[in-house]
Amino acid sequence: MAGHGGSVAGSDAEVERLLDVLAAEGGRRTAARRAIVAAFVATAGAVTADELTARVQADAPDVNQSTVYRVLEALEAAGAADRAETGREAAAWHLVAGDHHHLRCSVCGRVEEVGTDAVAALAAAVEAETGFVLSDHLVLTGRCARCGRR
Amino acid sequence: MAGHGGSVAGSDAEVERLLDVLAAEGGRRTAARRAIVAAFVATAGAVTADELTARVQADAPDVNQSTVYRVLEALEAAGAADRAETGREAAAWHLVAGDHHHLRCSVCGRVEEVGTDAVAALAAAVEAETGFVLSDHLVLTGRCARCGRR
DNA sequence: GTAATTGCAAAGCTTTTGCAATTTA
DNA sequence: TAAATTGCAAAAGCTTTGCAATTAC
Repeated sequence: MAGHGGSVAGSDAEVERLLDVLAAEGGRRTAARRAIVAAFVATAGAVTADELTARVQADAPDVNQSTVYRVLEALEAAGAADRAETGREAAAWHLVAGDHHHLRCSVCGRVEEVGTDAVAALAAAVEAETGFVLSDHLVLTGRCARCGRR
Repeated sequence: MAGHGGSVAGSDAEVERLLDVLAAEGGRRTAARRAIVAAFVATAGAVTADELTARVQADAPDVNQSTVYRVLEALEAAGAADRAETGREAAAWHLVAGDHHHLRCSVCGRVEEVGTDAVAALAAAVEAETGFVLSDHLVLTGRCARCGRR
């Protein structure tokens, strides 16, 4: 494999891009940040801060969880990551990609994905009505097909 | 005023209705539940468990916060109340009314309301696509008009 | 050199839970 | 009397924060 520690082609560039995003706001390129961002990029979908910390520490055991939280917060502030509150459990973090949203069942807790298409019209309506620009990663709550309505 | 402790005309009936809802699931009518439900009904919009506890304790100082949490949970399970996670802060609880949703700005934290009309089409699309029935009280995140997009 | 970043540990906050005592049906 | 409910206190879980040491610029 090219790159360091099992990275995938293309990922390195994405990691650097995100470090650039942080650097653009006065941030610095540190080993910890690179490890965290790399682990984040290597993640398919959403992760909790806890899961991400575990993945980071698999490669870089010295990186502390509080640093993970701080980097996630910095990415969020820069608009590169989204924190999706899921309710009872820890927040789910995504890199901003904008291709799906989440549906969380308030009965069984299961989380499904739904494409952005269904939400696009809503986003337009909300923006027209209120000027509010919806996130690329919403968490919509309700009852899943299995748990039914009541 | 009619009724006990500054209640408003019509509210008493609503309080009893909610106690009925709980009773229908095997619940019992207790003084604590009546105080909590009354305070909840007397609240215009959303409250946190903490705020609700304060209001309850203004009239009934002996009611414990854990009881407030348990009643909210029971109302949620009965479909009479909705817990809306707002992100950093405590969850916002609503009686199910179904006339609006919330928009939370991830930059400034401000929460706006938006009517159900804008969401109705989304709800239909999501249900058609996934069988998922959206909640009557969603919390949609994004950036408000003031904070703009980035 | 200066400001940002980090690790560590501790604190903060909301929410949940165990249990004995009390109350409702 | 049996089951549900309550208060109290403690625990749990996620996230944030103070601070001194380190590191990037």
